[in-house]
Parts: sequence; structure tokens; C-alpha cells
Amino acid sequence: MAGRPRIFDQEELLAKSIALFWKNGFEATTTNDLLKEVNLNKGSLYNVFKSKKELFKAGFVHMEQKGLDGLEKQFESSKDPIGNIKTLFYNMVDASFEEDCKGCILGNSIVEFTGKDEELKQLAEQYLKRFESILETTLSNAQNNGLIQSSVPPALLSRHLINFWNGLNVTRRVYPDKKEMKDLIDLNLSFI
Amino acid sequence: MAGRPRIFDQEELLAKSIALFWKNGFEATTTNDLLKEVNLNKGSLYNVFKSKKELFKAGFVHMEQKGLDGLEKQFESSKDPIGNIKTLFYNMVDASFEEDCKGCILGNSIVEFTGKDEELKQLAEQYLKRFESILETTLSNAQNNGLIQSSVPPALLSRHLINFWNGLNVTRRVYPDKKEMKDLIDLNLSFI
DNA sequence: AGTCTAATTGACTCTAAGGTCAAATATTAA
DNA sequence: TTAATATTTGACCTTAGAGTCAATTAGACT
Repeated sequence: MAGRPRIFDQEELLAKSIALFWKNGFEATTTNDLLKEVNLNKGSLYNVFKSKKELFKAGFVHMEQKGLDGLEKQFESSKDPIGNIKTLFYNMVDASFEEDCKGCILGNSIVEFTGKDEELKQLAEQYLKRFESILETTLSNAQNNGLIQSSVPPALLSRHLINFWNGLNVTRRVYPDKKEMKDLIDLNLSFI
Repeated sequence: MAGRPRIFDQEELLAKSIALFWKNGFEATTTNDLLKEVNLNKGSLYNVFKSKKELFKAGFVHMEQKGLDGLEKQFESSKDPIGNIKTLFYNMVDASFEEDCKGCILGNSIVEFTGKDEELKQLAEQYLKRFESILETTLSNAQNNGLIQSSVPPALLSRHLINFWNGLNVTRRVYPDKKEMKDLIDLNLSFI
């Protein structure tokens, strides 16, 4: 054991890498881009991840796991989970232009990988489904607790929210106008 | 003038090319893929289009112009334009799995090109906006003619439809179930 | 038939990107 | 100190894709 110590922090490496993948997409992100971003040399990176794809997978899982775990905990312990869900969408209105353009890495990945890389597509699919599942549970509980009027089944409501999410992450890149976005969100959240 | 005659049909060339771009995306479509598809040699193709990008642009414009012109005419001359709009969405339910996976080339292009190729992004943007504009006009007329109850402004309704369209073209790649798709469409078209 | 013109062919070039590897280096344990 | 071990470094390899070009070919016009 022992040996020369690593010069990088694994968490930070994953976070920086996936941020770049998110911004540029998988194919359009070159290994050199990544190396510059994480300040490492080729050999070092390839010593840890055997390929660009493995790095992507690790970063993706790291990010989504963390994000969705956090979301789940937030909703479970909240007194106003419906408000939290709504905030998820209204937050987009105030996002910077940079954020507008990135979209959501789940949707981006589904678009980039369908028909090209089944494994990566399924990875994105898996986390999109978990996202939906968290929403569905939250909506279902809210209905039981009378926090919500809607008689629409939670399964359909959550599917709608996921779909609205996917749409908005494309649409906002073309129509970043805040007022218009807010109206669109109002309309689509009128179901809950 | 005169000279050796061309061995290909321009319309067919554009149609086949853009179909491949649509299926695989711009970057992931190689010149060799294209050549095989249109049954041409490199020099011939490059004799007409000076680059892969020019070919994409020509094919894209050809397809969208034709498609949106057709849509506009259909809506203008229809006695049930609202029914026609709805059909646009319900048709997706019965689309083949192949179609499910392709999504919409407008949304795909917005995702692929934002931050990478401003010109191509704007091309997609332009036609998405025309799509929206056709919907808006149709909805506006429908309101004036009493074909529609909704008091929601046509601008917002059409924005919603565009956004729903963008979403569904991502979502259906993950959730192709017909019953679920139909319910989702019912819900989102309940505004009109 | 012969000339002119424009399209065809496919081998070739160039570049960039993903990935490899042997030598150098930094730590721990003995 | 030194041996053992794991990491770092960056030059190098390989491949694949976009684009080029000189020679060839097929009609049109005289």
C-alpha cells in the first residue's frame, strides 16, 4: 500500500467534470477540456477512470444521487411540500442566462443518448424516473393530507410535472422572458 | 452551360439527409453515413454543399418550410382547426417506437446547438417560433369564432402548446406507454 | 465527330480527439 | 536509508472524420 498521494479531491473532480458535461454535452466535451477544468494531466485522469464515459457515469451518479436525495429529504420533512415543488419551477424564472442555456442534464442526456448509447440513456432514464417517483409520493401524501384539491391521480400529476420540466428546460432556451415564463408556470401548476 | 448531368434528385437528397440528421443528430451523423444514405460519393456531395453544415441547413429549411407551410394551409382552410391541433398531439400516441426515439428536430437542435453553434440554434429557434405563431393565429381565430371557450390569451395558450410539444418529445422516449401518453395529452389539452 | 462544360470518382490530406505507456516522483513502512 | 507502492507527467500512438483535388466521364451544342 502507500505510494504517492493523489493531488486531487475526488468529489471536486466529479463535480467539476459533470458540470462541464452538463454545459457542453458528452460528445462535445473533449478530454482536454476536462483536464484543463480539473487541472490534471491525461495519465492521472485515466489512472482513475478508464474512459471518458466512466468519468461521465461517475459524475452523473454522484450529482443526481446527491440532488435527488436532498430533494426527497426536503419534501419529506416539509410542512409545505407543494410549495416546494412549485418553487422548483419558479426558481427557473430567476435563473441566469447561463443556466437557461444548459437545460437539465437528464433531458439533455435523453436527447443526446437515445439511439446512440443505451447504457447512458438508461442512466438518465433511471434518475428521471426517480425524480418522478419523488414527486408522485409527495403529491399522493398531499392529497391524503388535504393539502391539495385536485382529483387528478398523483401518477398523472407527477407525469405532467416531469413532462413540464422537460419542456421548460428546452423552451426557456428560446424564450427566456421572465414574465412569459411565469405565466406559463402558473398555467401548468394550476393543476395542483 | 450543359455538362455532365447530375445523378441525384435535389429534393430527395435533402429529404434523406435531414432524415438522417434528425435520427442521429448533427455531430453524430458522419459524412460517410450521409453518403451511404444518399448513394453518392464524397466529391459529388461536396460539389453541391460546401460543408456538412451547409447540407444540414439546406435540409432543415427544406423540411421545416414545407412542413409548416402545410400546417398553416391546413389550419387556415379547416372547419375544425382546434381538432387539427389536437390531432397533432394525439398522433404521437400511435407513432412507432422509431418515431418515439427521434423526438422533434426543432427541440433536438435547440438542445444540441445552444452554446455550440449559434447560427444553427437560431435556425431551429426561427422555425419553432413560426410553429408557435401558426398556433397562436389559429387559437386567436378560434376564440373570435367561438370555437373555443378558454379565456386564456392565445399567446399563452400557444406558448403552452409549444412547451408541451417540446416536453412530450423528450418524455415519450422514456415513457412510450400509449395509455399514459393519452392521459397526459388529455390533461394538457384541457385548456383549449 | 469534336469541343465545351459540369458532375463524378475515390484516393489522399489534415486535424483533432481518445487513449497508452515508460520514466520520474512522492509517500509509507521497515 | 532504502525498498515497495501508487501517482504523476506528457510525449506518443491510433483512429476516424471532415474536407480536397486531379483525373475521368457523360451529356449538349455546333
